[in-house]
Amino acid sequence: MTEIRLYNSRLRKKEIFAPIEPENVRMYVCGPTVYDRAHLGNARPVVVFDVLYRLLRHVYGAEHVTYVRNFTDVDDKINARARSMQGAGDTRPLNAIIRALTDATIDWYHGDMDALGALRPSHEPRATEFIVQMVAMIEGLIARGHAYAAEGHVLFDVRSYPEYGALSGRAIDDMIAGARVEVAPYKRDPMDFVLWKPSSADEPGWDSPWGWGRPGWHIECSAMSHDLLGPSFDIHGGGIDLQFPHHENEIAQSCCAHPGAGFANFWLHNERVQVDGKKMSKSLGNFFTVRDLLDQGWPGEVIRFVMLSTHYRKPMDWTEEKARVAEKHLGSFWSLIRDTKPGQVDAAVIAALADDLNTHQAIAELHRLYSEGAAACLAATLNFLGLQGGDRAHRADADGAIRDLLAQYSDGLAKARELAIKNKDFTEVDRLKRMLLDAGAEVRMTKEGVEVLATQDFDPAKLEALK
RNA sequence: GGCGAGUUGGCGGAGUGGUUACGCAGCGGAUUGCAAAUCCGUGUACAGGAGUUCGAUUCUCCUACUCGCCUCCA
Repeated sequence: MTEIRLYNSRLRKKEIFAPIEPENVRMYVCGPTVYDRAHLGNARPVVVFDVLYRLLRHVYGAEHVTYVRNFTDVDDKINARARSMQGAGDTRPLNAIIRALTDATIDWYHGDMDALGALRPSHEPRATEFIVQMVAMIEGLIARGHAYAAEGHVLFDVRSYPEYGALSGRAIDDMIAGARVEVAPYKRDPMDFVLWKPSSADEPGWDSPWGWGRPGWHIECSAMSHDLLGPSFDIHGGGIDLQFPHHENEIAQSCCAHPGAGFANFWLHNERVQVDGKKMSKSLGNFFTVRDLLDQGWPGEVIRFVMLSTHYRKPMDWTEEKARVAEKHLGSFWSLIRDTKPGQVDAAVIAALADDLNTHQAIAELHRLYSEGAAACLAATLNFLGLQGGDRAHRADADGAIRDLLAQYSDGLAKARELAIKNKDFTEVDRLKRMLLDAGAEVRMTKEGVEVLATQDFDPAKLEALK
């Protein structure tokens, strides 16, 4: 069996991955808060952990891997967005707006991530469907002396958990010295974080032992991972920016609620997406969405390829130059595998991924397969990596009418060229070629003959108009 | 202020205690009516300093710089 090695940020080193139960490998990844289109930064963990999911399925068998990624559909950002919609004239009740907003955002998210070639996880729980489990977990934490109720809130007592700060390598006192934590009168310690907080009458809320309210941000992941994967599981993933405080708080909650279980064995964190060397973030306003890029005409596979060309633990700069290069490579690969039946997935690619998801090395192997002309292997491997190109690569083949049409033109062009070589007059050849290029076709002329192919921009109507 | 990550050839970007990354661009050539595409050839880089070592880009320490987290953000 392939030995997988992963960098465990909990221990800050690469470790051999050994699942708790090889017949049920379990992974939890923090998903999006659903109030807006996913931006490119949201997409990176999706692609990174999709590659890991595919690798795990390959090694342990597709039916032996459970992958959970949540939707955070209760959150103050969502409430704020809904209120601003009310302010803009939306007359529906706040909760109706929120339901519509979160539903729509989840649909967008699915569409955009599907376009990036990401497989759907085994479970995609919505936080609001797990309130009962969250309340139960909070009650347990209070009973064990790790949390306390105060003024309608329930707070986690960080001083009750000596390991607090271990994941991110921080000491509580150092963080307080940073003096940027919210100090609320009802907190015993400034670092204590909210498990439950009161809601106003029109805000989303649920009855609880502490009154009408809603959960804090962190408890949902602890409750959902426990419910769907059990008290201990193999991999917990997410963006590096979630390491603190979110993951630190998850560990504190889960380990205190289920002492001895261990929670997640491996913690994996992907680095951020940058734009021009700066972090991409909503507060800086330099972000763009996956949908923006798709609408600009970049195929999802190109975005995915660019993502995979940088190792997940390094910051990735998005540039159009990279996208152009990626598109060129994929175009070459796809043209080689046209009409090819996929064979075996390349072993060197699996080995590269097994070494802490060295996707860049995997791409280097794709170039090797391409230069070797190993079409069947390349096809299978591209498919495995989620870079199969969908219908685009096969458009000319899929559409017989287009193929027949272009065959006519290629015959005509070949005849004209034959004549031109004799007469030394290429004006007609150049005119035909120009016309085909303008209509989005690709023209290849070699000694052997003329070949006309449809690119994804090919437009038969345009060709007719130019005739 | 605390914590962490990084600094590789023109560019992107892996990796390694001593031997070619890979890709893009460039250059030279083949081929071509011209192009495109393709093919062949071509690049000896690892922030600076000190140390360990027979030998360091790779290990250790220091310095500089960049970036991130500590506050909503993936």
